[in-house]
Amino acid sequence: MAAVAPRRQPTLDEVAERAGVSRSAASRVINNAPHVSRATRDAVEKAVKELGYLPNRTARALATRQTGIVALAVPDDDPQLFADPFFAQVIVGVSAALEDTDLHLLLCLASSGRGRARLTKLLQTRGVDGILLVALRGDDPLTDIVRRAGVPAVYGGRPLHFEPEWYVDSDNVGGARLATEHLIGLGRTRIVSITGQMCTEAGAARHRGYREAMVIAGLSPHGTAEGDFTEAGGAAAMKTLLDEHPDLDAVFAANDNMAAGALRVLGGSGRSVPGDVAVVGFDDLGIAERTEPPLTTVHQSIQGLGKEMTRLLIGVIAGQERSSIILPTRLVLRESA
Amino acid sequence: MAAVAPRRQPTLDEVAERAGVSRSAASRVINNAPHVSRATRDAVEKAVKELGYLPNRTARALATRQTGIVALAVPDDDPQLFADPFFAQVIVGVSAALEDTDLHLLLCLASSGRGRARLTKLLQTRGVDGILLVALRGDDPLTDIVRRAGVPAVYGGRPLHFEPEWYVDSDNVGGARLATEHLIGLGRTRIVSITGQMCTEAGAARHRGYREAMVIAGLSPHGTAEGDFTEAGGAAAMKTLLDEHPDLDAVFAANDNMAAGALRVLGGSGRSVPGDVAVVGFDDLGIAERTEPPLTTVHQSIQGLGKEMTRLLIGVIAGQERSSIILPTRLVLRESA
DNA sequence: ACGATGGCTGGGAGCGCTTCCAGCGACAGT
DNA sequence: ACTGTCGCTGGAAGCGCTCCCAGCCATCGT
Repeated sequence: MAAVAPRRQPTLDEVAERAGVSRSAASRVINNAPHVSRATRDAVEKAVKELGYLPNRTARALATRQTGIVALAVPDDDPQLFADPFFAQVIVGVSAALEDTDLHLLLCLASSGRGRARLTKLLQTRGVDGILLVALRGDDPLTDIVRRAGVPAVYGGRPLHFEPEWYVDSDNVGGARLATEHLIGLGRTRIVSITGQMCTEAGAARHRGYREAMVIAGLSPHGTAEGDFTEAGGAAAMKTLLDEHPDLDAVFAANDNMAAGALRVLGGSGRSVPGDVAVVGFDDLGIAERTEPPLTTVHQSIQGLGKEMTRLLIGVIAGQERSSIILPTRLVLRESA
Repeated sequence: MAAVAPRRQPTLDEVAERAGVSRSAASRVINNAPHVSRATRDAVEKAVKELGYLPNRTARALATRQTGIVALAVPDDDPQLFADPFFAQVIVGVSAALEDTDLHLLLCLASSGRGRARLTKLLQTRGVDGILLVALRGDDPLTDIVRRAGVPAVYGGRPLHFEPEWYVDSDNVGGARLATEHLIGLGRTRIVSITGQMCTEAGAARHRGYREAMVIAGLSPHGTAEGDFTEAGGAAAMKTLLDEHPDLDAVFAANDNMAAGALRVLGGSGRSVPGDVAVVGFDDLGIAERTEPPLTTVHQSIQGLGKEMTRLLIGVIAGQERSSIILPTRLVLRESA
């Protein structure tokens, strides 16, 4: 069994003394900087091992002005919303990217005024090296707070009406086109669109992709209803569309939740899927496999999003010249279309 | 509009100089320590405001030997498992408790060897003031790592075969008794139990509660099958029990997932719930409301768990004499029993 | 033989804060 | 007048690290 935790961690000075070298020399070895002789290196390494030395994070942070911590700010602390698997996926992605670095992840639930104040203070007191922001609405106060603090920031998804210097986003337009083209390829022509909130970038972009695909194919958009990315919203939108365009033969829903709602309503109206109406969704975050029938949808990797955001942020912190990233999406064929 | 972020944050020295006092005096004002005259206080506060001074977190941490950060270690980074709403709830609870402190939350996904190594290093390099551990199996290596590091630690739920110095746990035994007593009160006598893994404390405790209630009522346990806390496991256990005890009239499942599986199997076997068989679950984490019929279950507050763990940890870090906590559970009546 | 190079070294000055402590004047008690 | 208290003060020594820089010795070219 290893020794019990020492009361006090040894310091670099102690290591240096034991190794019979100066503190600077010891430091050089620890950081394996150049200009260290073989003998010095060996002596220091021996002392380190014997003492069980590990550099104090805080002291190093003070000297280097780098905390080794990146924050992930989540604009919602409503348990329901944070419980969305989306965030868990982002976190897993971020963690994966952090895995082979010395950086750690600080999680900030910052929706309430209180939470935001805490975050502001954290940034201004140089508590973190950079920050990751996801799922922001265009007018979220976080945008401003972060800009003011002058801390490197990477956005996941673009807020509407604001193009951050660095962001990672899924190819929403491309994905929506893919979905719509698939429906067109199936021979459908009376394709309607259930959109997300048009006041979000994703909502707007996915609808744009749908329209582009229609126009390119020489079709005119057959009908559109705005949902809110929830299943209930999707169901309501589907009802409206069914009233206005009873002849519709396909629907593109801007996410899977809404597609699930649409599926339910279509079933209720006696239409078969994909027989009478083909349906495709967007996201592929689990529910798509559990609908009846399973949903053909556009897959975007949220873990990938988190991972790329983190890599980008690390680059930015390191002062590298980096540019934003658009992540590809792909169509996943199941039974609904 | 407010000024742009200053290139460099002002330091305490600058504040002191501007206020015409010594750095110690300024520090005393900032930390509102005693022995500060009215004049000094005013002068410093004025300077602070004018300069927009905020103390540097890292420097303070080095001087006080307190990082102002607590870690939450999650033993699973499998996206599927971390996506469990359980963790989101814990995080929300923890965040709530942290809200009116100066502490921040560091999230560590520490299941892989790599993740564990990172955590070990974080603890040993004095990167955090304390750590919160949830959902540990008895033999999880984290237990050891944490003990060795000698960092204040609070457990959420007790690992089997190991009673941590500080933990917060739901009253699993009490909750299971409540559930079972309810079934008994309904006049059921042939009550079976679907357990979770008996190698977890929660699994064992909930089964114990069931048995105690049966014994107290003068009934003998009518049958037991071990599940694994998943819906599929619950379904399998239910099948087994139906084979062995076709006359059963009630089932206590150690969590809602398994209860949902049991419900499905019971429906498939032509039995009505709660008519032929009454079912009660445990957890009340969302699914319970969405089963058919909605599930009567034992409610435990996971947010409350996170909150209490955090409060306890803060106390322990502050050096207070604190003891572990058992959180009450309560029965939520829906339609399945 | 000479200076020029160049790897290695330790001293020391930070990083920005807290906190101990000696010292100060003012004021009360004798 | 002298001592003792007491509230307040600034100097200075940390906290544990990084990193610049002047200085040292060998080696090299001429």
